[in-house]
Amino acid sequence: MFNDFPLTLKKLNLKITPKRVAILEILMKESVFLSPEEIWQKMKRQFVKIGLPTVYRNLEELSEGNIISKVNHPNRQLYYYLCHNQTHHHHFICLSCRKVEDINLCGAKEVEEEVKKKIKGKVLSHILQVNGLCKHCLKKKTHEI
Amino acid sequence: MFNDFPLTLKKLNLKITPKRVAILEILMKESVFLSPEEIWQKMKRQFVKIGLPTVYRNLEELSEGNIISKVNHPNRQLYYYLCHNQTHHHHFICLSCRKVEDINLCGAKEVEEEVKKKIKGKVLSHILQVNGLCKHCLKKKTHEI
DNA sequence: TGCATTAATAGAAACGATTTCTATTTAAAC
DNA sequence: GTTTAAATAGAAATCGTTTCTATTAATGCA
Repeated sequence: MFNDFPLTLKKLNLKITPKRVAILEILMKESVFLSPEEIWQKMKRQFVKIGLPTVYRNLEELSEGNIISKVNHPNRQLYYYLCHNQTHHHHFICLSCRKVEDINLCGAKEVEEEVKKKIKGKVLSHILQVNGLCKHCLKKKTHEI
Repeated sequence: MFNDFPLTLKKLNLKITPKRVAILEILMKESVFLSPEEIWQKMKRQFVKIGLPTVYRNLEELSEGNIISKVNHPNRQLYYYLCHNQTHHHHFICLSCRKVEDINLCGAKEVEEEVKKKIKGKVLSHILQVNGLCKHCLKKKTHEI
């Protein structure tokens, strides 16, 4: 899937524009989550004309299409990352270096079961995210967050 | 605990001001999450002089002290609620009527175990929240979110 | 290949939730 | 009471994010 960005975009009924592809390429290379502003800075190296709203818009569209994921950051700003793992799972994010690591465990099935049984409601989405410091950042003397 | 707000505030080393108590009383009465603005509107009924920044500041302090909880809302705005249940658990939030219901199940222990084992990092916090429609809102023809 | 259609974009501008700032007031300790 | 440090009001600023409009580009089809 992630070796063919044009196909990925086509499936989402999004036109294949150089900028969309570039955003995916940028996120593909990173093992850390990035802010729209940071992605924009990287885009400016490749494109003479590139607006920040374009970056915001595309990130939102790609996120809607479940190609990329949003981070729930304590500072409440937007961050995105592209996760190669296509099976359902969740993430550990390092608040210091921003590395995203998979958590191949999800109590979500049980939770959805419980929600259906007890709450009798409909689940639209769920968040399971662990925030902390990765092993490398843990070794450092100071942990800037 | 929640029958003695002054004591609760004292434990957090926060001065017992009428406005802090009022914020807790307002949240105590509600079964739904509220925005700072909404809480401010309710405060204005009781106080002639009451600034929105005061509401924001106090909500943040109370949240820091784990007396109240933040909602991770898809619209990325701030919402708070006071949960009576003191044991560790998580929540189902109805995106339509904003009702908060307890989920007495948390895969967090397993998750923390996995994080420690595999990721060897330090967990600072975690989010487990289920978003959806409660049984009452599910019955309605239209679901305004 | 060229044309028509529709989506995507740039750039400027607006937006608005949240935070900051400073002078004033208030809680609490003694 | 007096003192001290925290809390507050009110105005203002901040700044991440979104909206708006004219222009450009991608796509589908002749």
